[in-house]
Amino acid sequence: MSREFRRAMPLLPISMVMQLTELTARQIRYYEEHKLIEPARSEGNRRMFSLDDVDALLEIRELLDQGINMAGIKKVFDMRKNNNYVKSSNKMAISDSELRSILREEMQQAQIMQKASIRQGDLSRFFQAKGE
Amino acid sequence: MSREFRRAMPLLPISMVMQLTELTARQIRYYEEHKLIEPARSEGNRRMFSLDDVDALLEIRELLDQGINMAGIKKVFDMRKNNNYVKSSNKMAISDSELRSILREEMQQAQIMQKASIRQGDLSRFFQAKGE
DNA sequence: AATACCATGTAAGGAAAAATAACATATTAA
DNA sequence: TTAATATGTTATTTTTCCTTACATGGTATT
Repeated sequence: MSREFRRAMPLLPISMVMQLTELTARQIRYYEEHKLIEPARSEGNRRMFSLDDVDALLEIRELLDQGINMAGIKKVFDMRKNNNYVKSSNKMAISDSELRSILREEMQQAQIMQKASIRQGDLSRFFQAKGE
Repeated sequence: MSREFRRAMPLLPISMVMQLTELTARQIRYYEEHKLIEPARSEGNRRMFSLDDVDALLEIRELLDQGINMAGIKKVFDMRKNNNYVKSSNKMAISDSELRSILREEMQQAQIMQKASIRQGDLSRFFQAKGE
């Protein structure tokens, strides 16, 4: 519950999401336009993204790479949403698919970290003067 | 290792940190000026904070509440830093103090979440149109 | 081949957020 | 009282982000 919440919390500005996902602002906004993500807005109307949003964007990128178009991706996302609904309605200990979902999540997280650390020229500059 | 890294990653703009910690920008910058935190900088010179930074700020707030001044807090932080060094140098399974440190971290995390969820008028507005 | 659509690039103009710097001030310490 | 701390406030400048509009290379359709 707390963990879910944490991942759903809108914290990141678009600039960070761009770096984490290697997507352009244009792309991110376009995917929002097509309802693949729905980032929150700050008072001043700035998009604020959650880690869940970042996950979704990474997946979008991947699916696009695989030649799937917006409509297809939307379908995939909708299916997953429904699946989640079913899952939570008849709550058992921990289903197979749930486990897989968790694993997938973990892997994406790992992926993010990898991106941020290895692929330099992006986040690297943020680790400059972190002194000492 | 990955978890540490994650918490050290500079992701948040100062506005989010203000909301998470209930500190003013002035305060946050002042603490930085006094080397209690050292947030990274974006290309455009904007401060980018990590979750570790947020933790530190929450602790600073608490210590100030307790009547401790900058110098005192700096001391506390330095002591912890040294302690961490000792800990990692003679690495055993998981020391007592490490466990406590982890627990403290967890509690602070919980504290953040509580802040963000319950104390509305702050983050609440970010959860508006997160539709459906 | 011509046309249309899709995903993205790019540019303009404006608004919001954040930076620095300087001065003000209430409380605490000497 | 005077000095030092921690924070508020204001002004000015940069940086980031927003929306809108138009351009474009690739695919698919006719």
